[in-house]
Amino acid sequence: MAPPVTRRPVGHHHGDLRNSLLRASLELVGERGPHGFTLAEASRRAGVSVAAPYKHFADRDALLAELATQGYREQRNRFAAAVKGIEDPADQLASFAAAYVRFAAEEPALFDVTFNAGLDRSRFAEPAAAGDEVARLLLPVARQFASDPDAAFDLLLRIAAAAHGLAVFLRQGLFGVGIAALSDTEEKAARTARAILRQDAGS
Amino acid sequence: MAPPVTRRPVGHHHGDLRNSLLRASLELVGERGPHGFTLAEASRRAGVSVAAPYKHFADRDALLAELATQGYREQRNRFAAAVKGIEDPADQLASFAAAYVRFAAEEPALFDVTFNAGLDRSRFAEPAAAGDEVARLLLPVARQFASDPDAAFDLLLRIAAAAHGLAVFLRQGLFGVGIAALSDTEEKAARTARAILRQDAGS
DNA sequence: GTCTATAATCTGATAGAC
DNA sequence: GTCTATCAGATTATAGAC
Repeated sequence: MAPPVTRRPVGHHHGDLRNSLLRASLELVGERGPHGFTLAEASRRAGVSVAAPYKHFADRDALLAELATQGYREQRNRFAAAVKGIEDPADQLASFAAAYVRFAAEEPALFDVTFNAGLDRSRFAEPAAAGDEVARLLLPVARQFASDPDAAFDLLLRIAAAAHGLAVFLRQGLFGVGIAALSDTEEKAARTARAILRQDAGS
Repeated sequence: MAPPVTRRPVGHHHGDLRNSLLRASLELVGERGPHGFTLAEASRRAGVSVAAPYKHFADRDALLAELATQGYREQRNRFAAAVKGIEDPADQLASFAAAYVRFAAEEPALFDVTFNAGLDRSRFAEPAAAGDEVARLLLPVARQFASDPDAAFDLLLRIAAAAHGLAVFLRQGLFGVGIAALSDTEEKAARTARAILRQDAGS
């Protein structure tokens, strides 16, 4: 006789549908971008009906907002780790720039969803708040090169923008930048960060 | 008696539907992004049926590819104008960086479609070719700072990436960068370009 | 070249059964 | 909490009339 199989009731989920949906959605965003993401396809991949997600998320955008929040938190964790244990603030910011590129390359879906989801800011405050925490982490480092908070902001913005642009170019294979060129692109980001810092120090 | 009105036959177009469609599509891309663009809505805005575009474009992506090509050509024109008449190559590249930000701010739809349309490269070669011409325009300028072509490419890539990141942040109002901050952002891009050049000159 | 009409899909979201 | 069933709407693309 076959042993009694504890079979999950057909048509029911294993109990963590919320997280399963988030995982499936992230995978989907990675393949098609935030705008190509559909709740129906995410449901299919999670193995549930298209109605099931509505017990866990108000609607499609609410799920995307949750992913965006996760994206910013992952950024903060990665960038915190990137600067931790480094003494020289210039080295810290160079490490941050490299980590920015690495984040985009290793978590393309989270990267996309944080800056390309087109969420209504008045409706979803949580992603923006999580994004602010990323800035809050790094501004004190930039502050060591700047005479006032505005200058620190300018510095951090330019370093992050340079890393962002390189990350986008890398992701799109633009200008001959292949996907195998991750470490090259990290190095370019770090080097550009130092160039920006040197200019400020010397002016 | 009412004067004879030269009435266009109902259901027919004025004869330049192709361009009308491109214009309407560009407007639409500006509002919703390349992924939010639909041929049906573009047809509606051009005042024709949803079947009409298929006499002018093979499909939706073919129209987007045409817009992307236009975008790169507009870039080339703008950047050519930005460096023209300037002698110092450092000034030229700083002017290019500012023009890059201006292009993104003034032609957001063209900007989006060039790097965010997600077109199949193996199917559409024309946009990529038009993009290469942008690089061809600027590489000789960068070459004046670099000892070899690879170094020139690295330089141009980093300057363009910094401008790109700043343009994206500006468009999204990220990090408190408001839409009114165009000239500020242009200046940041130009300043970052000079920082990158100085580093190379001094190393 | 443009239309009407249609096919075939896909989507977001809801109601009610279990 | 999940399902089935369903609605209303949208899209791409084609066929055939004019």
